[in-house]
Amino acid sequence: MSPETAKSLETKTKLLDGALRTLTEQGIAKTSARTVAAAAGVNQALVFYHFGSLNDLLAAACRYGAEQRVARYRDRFDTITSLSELLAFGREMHEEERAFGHVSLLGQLLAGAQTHESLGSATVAGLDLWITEIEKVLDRVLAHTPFGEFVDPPGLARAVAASFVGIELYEGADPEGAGAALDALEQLGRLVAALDDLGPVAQRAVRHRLRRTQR
Amino acid sequence: MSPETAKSLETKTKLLDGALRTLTEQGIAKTSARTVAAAAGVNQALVFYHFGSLNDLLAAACRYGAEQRVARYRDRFDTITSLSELLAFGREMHEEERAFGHVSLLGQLLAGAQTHESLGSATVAGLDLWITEIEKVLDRVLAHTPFGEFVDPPGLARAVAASFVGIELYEGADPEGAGAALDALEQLGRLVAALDDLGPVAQRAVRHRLRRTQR
DNA sequence: GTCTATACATGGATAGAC
DNA sequence: GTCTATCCATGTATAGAC
Repeated sequence: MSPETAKSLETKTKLLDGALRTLTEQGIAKTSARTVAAAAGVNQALVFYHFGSLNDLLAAACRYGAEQRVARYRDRFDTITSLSELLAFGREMHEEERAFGHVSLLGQLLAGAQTHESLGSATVAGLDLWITEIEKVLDRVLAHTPFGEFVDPPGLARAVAASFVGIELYEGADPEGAGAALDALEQLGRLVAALDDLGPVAQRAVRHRLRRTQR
Repeated sequence: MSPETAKSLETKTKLLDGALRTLTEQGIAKTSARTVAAAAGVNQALVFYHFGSLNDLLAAACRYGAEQRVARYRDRFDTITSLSELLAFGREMHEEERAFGHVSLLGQLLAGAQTHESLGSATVAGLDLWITEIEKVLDRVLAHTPFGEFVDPPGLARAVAASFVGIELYEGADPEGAGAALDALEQLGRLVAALDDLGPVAQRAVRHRLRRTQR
């Protein structure tokens, strides 16, 4: 691919932004080299000149977009030490991302990845940026809870990320339903956070019970 | 639409099955009147004759598919009375559906619904068949737990359904990651089930703590 | 009523202009 | 090196054959 002249970089950036806008606003099914180029305000063939193919552009856009978003929160992620802090931050962050459709974008890409191996791995890479941050926080936060030894942060981080993607896609079709789902999860989170604050006797009882049940 | 002659019905069924196959195997982005008709083994224009448009066919296919799948489990849903039974059944059912891609199909349709209102409502209707069953089970199962009064079954049922859709989409791009996510959730479920079996003293402590925290 | 042949629109990709 | 004009493939929809 070409060395980065200023002109080239400008066009590439326009295309990356156009791709993100088109994916979030129109969905993967309506995302074509033409629609993306139109959103970017450049000639359609530049998709192929600068990125080789539409899918390669989408893959690049995914990395570009995810990196931008995660960078925005990385510092704040590091300051979280308790489950209730995590809940509050999660809600806030989610509202912000939702407004721009950044979460359902990953859903659109996962849907498109069905047929394109390369798009799949790019999306997984983008998701992994989120997962890594979530995992670090879970590690730190869960270590001090009575159930910390029974949960698997890497797996749970993936479950959280994928679940949010599903809920955001769902929101596009049923906003009230998705709202109810998010409220229920938040309620559940508060419930777990409350267990965290149990007295020592009750905590020991819980821990003991769990040890007996987990294989 | 035409009265149901045998011939017409046969073609329609072929198209419905073809639509489901194409959506699961190729994804929404590659689902066109041509690809669906090819999978169905009929002329492409019959999509428009029998269903008016591709989107109307997809909407019909969604209802048709979801009804088929949920009917398969409805009786067994009714026999579940405990959280651990629910977990075991969920895992079993999930394996079965996953094998045929029936869950990620809903994800593909949600992705496509971004631009088509009618497709969105059809997908929500299909999802609602699942949600209704899940909600009934949660109602029954959670009533007897120490935290039953603190969770919202309708919201939780929606969260569960949407989360599985997200995880299945994720599985298409990262099978190991999705496996880890599912394992972590199952572990979490067993953890909650264990709380359900706490002794009366510990249960009272938990319940008391929760009452103080929930607004 | 059912379906096929065909017209028209959109999308992907490249040869060649600047 | 950057971009546009143009070609061919794919997709949607209908007019008319059976």
